[in-house]
Amino acid sequence: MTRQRRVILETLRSMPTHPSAEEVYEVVRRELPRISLGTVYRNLETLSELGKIQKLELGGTLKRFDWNTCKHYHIRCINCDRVDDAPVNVMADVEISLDDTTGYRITGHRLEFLGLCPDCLEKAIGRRTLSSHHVAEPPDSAERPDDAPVSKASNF
Amino acid sequence: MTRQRRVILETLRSMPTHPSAEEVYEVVRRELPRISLGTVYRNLETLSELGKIQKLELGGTLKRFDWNTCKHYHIRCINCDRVDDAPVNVMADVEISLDDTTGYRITGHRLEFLGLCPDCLEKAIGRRTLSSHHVAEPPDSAERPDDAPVSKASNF
DNA sequence: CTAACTGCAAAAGCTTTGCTTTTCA
DNA sequence: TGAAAAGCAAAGCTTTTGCAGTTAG
Repeated sequence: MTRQRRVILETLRSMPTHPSAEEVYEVVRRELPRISLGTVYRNLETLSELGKIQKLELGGTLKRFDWNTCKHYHIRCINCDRVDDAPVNVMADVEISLDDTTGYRITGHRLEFLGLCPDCLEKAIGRRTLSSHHVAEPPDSAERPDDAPVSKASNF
Repeated sequence: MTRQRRVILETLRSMPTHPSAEEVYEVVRRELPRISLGTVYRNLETLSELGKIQKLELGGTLKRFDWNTCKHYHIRCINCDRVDDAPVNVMADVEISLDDTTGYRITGHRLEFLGLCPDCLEKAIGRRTLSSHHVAEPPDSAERPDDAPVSKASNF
């Protein structure tokens, strides 16, 4: 447990957001100006393996880190990429039936909610319009697309 | 709708897997040897915006693509990264309560199951051991880690 | 003392983008 | 013929890695 590792852990625990490695680096640097980004990456990885923090693989391009190692879900803004905890109970039984039907041995699941955070929502209402090209979810249609191949009907 | 775009769409629709852009490229190249990877990326993006295919942002580093545009869930092997459809009904009501409690306007959710695919499961059983450093999920403990900060108790 | 770790810089992996030429409608 | 798209290559962004020097226990 080096000084660098300790500061990284304490820094993450002080952050209410779910920061990326770069964001942790920016804050840690205030205390350890000579630390390198590589060290931050290595230690976040190590701390995650030690079970002291949690590495989050949500949508978007960046990996994020969470001092809270308990299982819980997240909610991410499709406009500004902010991430908050989702106050939803963890589903305990959702994995059970999958073992038999798929042949997989299920070990976990990840649930992420998407939406507009309060700030972006307010701005969107103010402007009465919001570009839609940020939305990551597929169209809401439950029917087969007009030109989808008939021979490969979906099970869903 | 250029020849390239048409071939890319048909190729994706012929693939039972959930290929990355690179994998689509490899197959498309058999028909259009002079196509460039950039064109594949651009067209997969365009087709996704047109709602003709779905871009998947699952865990792992690669983005994947799915000809099936209906909402459904996926199951990913933590060992070999293979992705299959998860035969689970889409949860219609899970987003409802979040609007009020979080201030977010929820627009969707993403659920991904993790586990060992049948092939990797068999190999693991054969070897009676499997390295655990591929597992992406946090430890199963529901209790507070021994040295977690008491002042920041989790809600979960 | 030595195994683990740091800082630095280079490289790797995936994706996007600028630019010129080609193609589609 | 003009707008959209292709091909090619370079750049971008995030993350990992090699190495020589440093530190913790």
